[in-house]
Amino acid sequence: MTSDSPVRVRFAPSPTGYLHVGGARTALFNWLFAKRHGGTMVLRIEDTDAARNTPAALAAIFDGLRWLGIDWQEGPEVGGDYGPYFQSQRNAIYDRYLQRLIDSGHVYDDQGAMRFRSPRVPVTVDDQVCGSITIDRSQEPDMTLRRPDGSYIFHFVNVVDDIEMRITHVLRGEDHLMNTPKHIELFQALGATVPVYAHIPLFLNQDGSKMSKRDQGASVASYQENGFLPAAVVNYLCLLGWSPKDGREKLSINEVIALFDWEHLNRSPSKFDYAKCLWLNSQYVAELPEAEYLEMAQAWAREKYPLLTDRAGFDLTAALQLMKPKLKQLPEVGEHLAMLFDDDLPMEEAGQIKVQGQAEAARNLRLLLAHLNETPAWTGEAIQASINATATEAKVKPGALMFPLRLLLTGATHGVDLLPALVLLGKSRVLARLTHRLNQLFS
RNA sequence: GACCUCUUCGUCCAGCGGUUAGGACACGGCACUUUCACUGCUGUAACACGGGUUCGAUUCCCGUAGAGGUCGCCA
Repeated sequence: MTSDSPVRVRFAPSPTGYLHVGGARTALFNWLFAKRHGGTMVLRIEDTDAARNTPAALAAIFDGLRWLGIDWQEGPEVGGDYGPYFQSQRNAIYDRYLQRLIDSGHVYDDQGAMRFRSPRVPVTVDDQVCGSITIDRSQEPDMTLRRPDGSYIFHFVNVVDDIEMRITHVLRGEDHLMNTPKHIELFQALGATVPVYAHIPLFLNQDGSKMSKRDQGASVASYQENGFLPAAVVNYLCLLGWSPKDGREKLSINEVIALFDWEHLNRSPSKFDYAKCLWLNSQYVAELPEAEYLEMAQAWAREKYPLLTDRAGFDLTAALQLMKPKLKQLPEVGEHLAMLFDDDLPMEEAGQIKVQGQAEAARNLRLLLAHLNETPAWTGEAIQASINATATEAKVKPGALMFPLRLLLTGATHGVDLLPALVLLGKSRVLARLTHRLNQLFS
């Protein structure tokens, strides 16, 4: 087909809402294909519907793509030889192409609108993902190219721009599959080479419904806001609808580029699995280099737990390092900090019930408190020794003391490694907190 | 309604005529951790249904059902 010409692909969003993960995935696959083949990625803004366009939506597209690391070699803010890259600025070009169609007799006037006279012969779409599809066009109404007010319709400008911008491969959502015969008719009427098409299946929610703005994980911005790492989101998006032959799941972007092909694109729609995306994110968080992690975690700590600045002498760095292996998402540092920092955090109810139900719990905890009070040096080893001594005296396993201790200390049933947390908090605070919550629990 | 696409564990993907149908997430168990988690091991769990073709179908063909998409002077 066009195997000898350089690959040129495009992502052509409309700035009418937010950047949907589905759109981002489409952009990503185009970008991957371009990278894989040393081609060019074009960003084209399809803003022909003046009434629906917003500057905020445009910004969301730029921000979202950049955050994910998807760049473009031609388009807004970077320029290129085939601009302008906003359709709203390309009317002269469209006028010229329309005139060509008028001259060749493909267009007629219908109450001021310009309509394309369909050849009404079957059109075959040779799709790289969906296969060869032949559509009967004989009953289809003629498409409108230009409204009476002079503004142009999507199908026409989309095709004109793909011709003008020398697009060789069109990779887009399956919602465009049935538009493709119309587009092919236009390419042919204009005497242009039809690009290679690949239509990728859409994303659905877990329940099979269409993903819309309110749904969890639907907008790219929501990942930014929730502290996801872009590399993790990109990795997850790559795996939805595509997979490498060897079944690996955690792949760097460069590994994906090296392997990406559309023979391995999936044909069926996939349901978005937020839990798996989260899991992948936790893998990336765990691998974050220390300095990078601390910088990000500190920012999230300030954002999610502003009270933090109130206490002097609190070793924030040590605390953040302690919680790193527990995090699925960076903003969770807020909850962990609350457990460490807040003396009056209400205890989890389930934990309270469990501890209150344990035989001798109050006695054992008072014993532990006494031992901790006598701990000479406040080190992990010494604290451990105190716990062991308590266990021996109370005739229980040391491990049995840990859950109640955790609850009294942090108010939670799970969290960071306990001994380092005790050390971090300091003896007097630990004792005060244990005493206080012990009284709350058994009064 | 018409047309198009799709249909393997709950979910995401492997599989492309002969497999004990594989991996990952989630879930359960065990081990490790004197706790929480991580990790390792392990368990439950799937070829939508009905016909063909074939010595043999999850895999090929035809139906049915279900899901999604498209039928604009939206993009």
